Amino acid sequence: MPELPEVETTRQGIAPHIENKHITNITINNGRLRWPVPADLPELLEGKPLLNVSRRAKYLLFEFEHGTVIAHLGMSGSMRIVSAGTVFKKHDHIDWQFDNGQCLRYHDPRRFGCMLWTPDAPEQHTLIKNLGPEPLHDTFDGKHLHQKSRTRSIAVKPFIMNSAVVVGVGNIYASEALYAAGIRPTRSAKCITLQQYCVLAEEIKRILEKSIAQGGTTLRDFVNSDGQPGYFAQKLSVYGRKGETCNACNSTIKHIVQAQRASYYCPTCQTG
DNA sequence: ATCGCCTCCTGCGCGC
DNA sequence: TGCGCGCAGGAGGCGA
Repeated sequence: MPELPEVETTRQGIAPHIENKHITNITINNGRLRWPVPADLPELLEGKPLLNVSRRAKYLLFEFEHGTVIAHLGMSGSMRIVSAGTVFKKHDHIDWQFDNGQCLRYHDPRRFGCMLWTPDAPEQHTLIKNLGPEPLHDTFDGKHLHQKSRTRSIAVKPFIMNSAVVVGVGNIYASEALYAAGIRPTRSAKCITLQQYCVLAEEIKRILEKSIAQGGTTLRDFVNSDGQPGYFAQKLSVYGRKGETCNACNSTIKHIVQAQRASYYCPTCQTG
């Protein structure tokens, strides 16, 4: 499920229910995630107020006065607010119960996600410290991509998906942004011009912002229904459209595999 | 430093 | 209806 817009939608959906509330109880139903959930998480957090929920890349950061929980949703993870006492279903891993009767529930069938604790500043954590800029921040632009790519022979699509280059560009939006910028995903990163990277950076920002705004429209449902965000309602130009026709030129959308990930592009519109 | 490949895991849709 | 197969929105870690 989660690309950056889904993670941000999750953050916006859960934060108002749990920020500045005290944790009364933590239940680790199944702590086997990508890395084991620390067994002492209950004693670390019970009785403590959750100060803030923030986000860095696709990591959700739950800030307490004595440290931070770093959580990732992996490929299939989700977090929702449920009422205290809601029975666990399959793949519900962890509950944080708060003193207002709300409960933050972590669900992850494939268990590629994580929930870790650090007593230090989260930006110093090994998972965080080498990350590139946030795509929606002013420090990310075409100049940045151009400068980072000069020695890189790798194809531009896996290049922009590398979190050391820029965070939050997942497999779907990498294909979508390259389509919008008219750039072939197989083109070597160092061969893309500054001008092309400026267009690409702007398209990455535009697509992520639009997607976050759409996620926001499902925010109300997010809390009380089955937790399905508006992912599938989004209009995608190329992703998953192998064999279908390009909206702009009627050419047939191509599907290839790059770095073990599916890529989609229009052979006519993406010649840059 | 850079790159390609492998891995973790479950669920689903497809073809037979 | 059942089964086997391939594929899935992430990303750390490895060897070369």
